[in-house]
Amino acid sequence: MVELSGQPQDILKPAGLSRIQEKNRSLILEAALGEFSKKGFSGATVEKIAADAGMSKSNLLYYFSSKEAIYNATLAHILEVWLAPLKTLKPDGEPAQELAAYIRQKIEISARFPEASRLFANEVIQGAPQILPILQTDLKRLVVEKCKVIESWIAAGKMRRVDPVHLIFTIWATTQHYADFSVQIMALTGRDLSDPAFQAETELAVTSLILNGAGLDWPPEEDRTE
Amino acid sequence: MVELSGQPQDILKPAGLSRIQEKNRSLILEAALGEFSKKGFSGATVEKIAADAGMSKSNLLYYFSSKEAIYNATLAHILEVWLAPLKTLKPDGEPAQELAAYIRQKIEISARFPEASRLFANEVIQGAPQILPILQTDLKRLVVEKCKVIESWIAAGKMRRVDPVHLIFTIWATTQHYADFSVQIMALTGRDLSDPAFQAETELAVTSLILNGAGLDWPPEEDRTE
DNA sequence: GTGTGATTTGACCAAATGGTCAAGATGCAA
DNA sequence: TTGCATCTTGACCATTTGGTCAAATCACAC
Repeated sequence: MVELSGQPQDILKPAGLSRIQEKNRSLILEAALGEFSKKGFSGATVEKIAADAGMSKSNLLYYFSSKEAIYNATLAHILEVWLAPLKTLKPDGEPAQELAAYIRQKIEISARFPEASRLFANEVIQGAPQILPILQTDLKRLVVEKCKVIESWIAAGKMRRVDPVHLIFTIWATTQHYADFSVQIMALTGRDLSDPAFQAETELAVTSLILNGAGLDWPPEEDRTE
Repeated sequence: MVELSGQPQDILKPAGLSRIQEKNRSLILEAALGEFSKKGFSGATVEKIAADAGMSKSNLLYYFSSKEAIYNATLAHILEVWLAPLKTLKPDGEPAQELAAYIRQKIEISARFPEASRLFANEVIQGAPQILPILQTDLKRLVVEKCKVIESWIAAGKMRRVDPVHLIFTIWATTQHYADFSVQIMALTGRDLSDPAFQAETELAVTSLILNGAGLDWPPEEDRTE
């Protein structure tokens, strides 16, 4: 028994995917994100994920060989979206504009994909058992690179001297906080990022705090109305 | 069978606790904090907690009637420590000093009790099923009160106009981030808050970012060396 | 020391759950 | 239509796990 094209793959999707496979994998990953982000890895059940995806548990296990495989696929699926914004920091831009754009993107993502944020937070809080290697290689490389960008801005006298890595951590912490702790935010303010007005207010508050903290003018002089 | 003093209580400890009870409850809560923070509620097992506490599962269930009871007791146990720093914000102090002191305390707690931070984060991320009522009442009251303090500083022209609640969220987010995401911090910097030098560096970076962002002078003029 | 209640434990149970498997249903190319 | 591979599922299994219980042990007041 050769079984060349039989079992669908777990994480990689090597091009050859039937329409049905494409659709079902997508349904599963969507359901899995909801469950894993809500209950954590241990709290989520394969049965519930399958039900949410509209299929039997057996069928789900036909597409992913184990619960852990679903989890890893889900993580892989969101990781790219998650790290994308940082890549857009351009050295030749003005620091205020660049950082503001970065913060805006991070908040936008927190607003649009809060479940992904919570899944990521869960994973890291519990020791990043699955994605630690990625943090140590890809993310580390990216952060080092962007720290140099910030350093260059500082060296050029364009912004106050701040530790770049702490600046990045602060941006991550604040922007993700609004997604991860949205229940607490809601309990305290009655609103969260799903409210566009609250999102705008948050973006302004966070951006102006951090940018001014970094010695940058924000909002830009010409934009101010009052 | 009256059983007046038989079963120890779950959450409340109504004074009357034998030496043995005191000690065992304490051992259990310590072990439970370790497990729950590491694995989450579902991932933790009563058996493992009992083993860590040096007793049998049956014995643990003699002290706490259920896994959920242990969890709630653990949460209650850390909650006070968790919320204490905010209470120290004094309206009559100077905003820079008060906020700096608050941030210092929060970071200190993140450094000393990272597991408590992660447990709290886990609970809130998953919807705060146990402590939502507390967030909505006690914490809300406290936050409203402290927002007024910040408002008064703004009204007195002592600091820039910032949304108080977002300022508080930013402080929570940044300080807790270093505990909750310590694995990621370690992966990226090779250090975390358990290193006193890193703690000092973090405190300076976070405090100066946020305070300057709020239009406050930090570090204070007279303290600067360079 | 003795007795009584507090403490401790191993044996045990029922439910939940991840995963297997063989059989059936379905889609599709010839 | 036919044949084959893909897809789907219910029945089933082994393990884990939260929790119960009766019996044994221990602490200590008298």
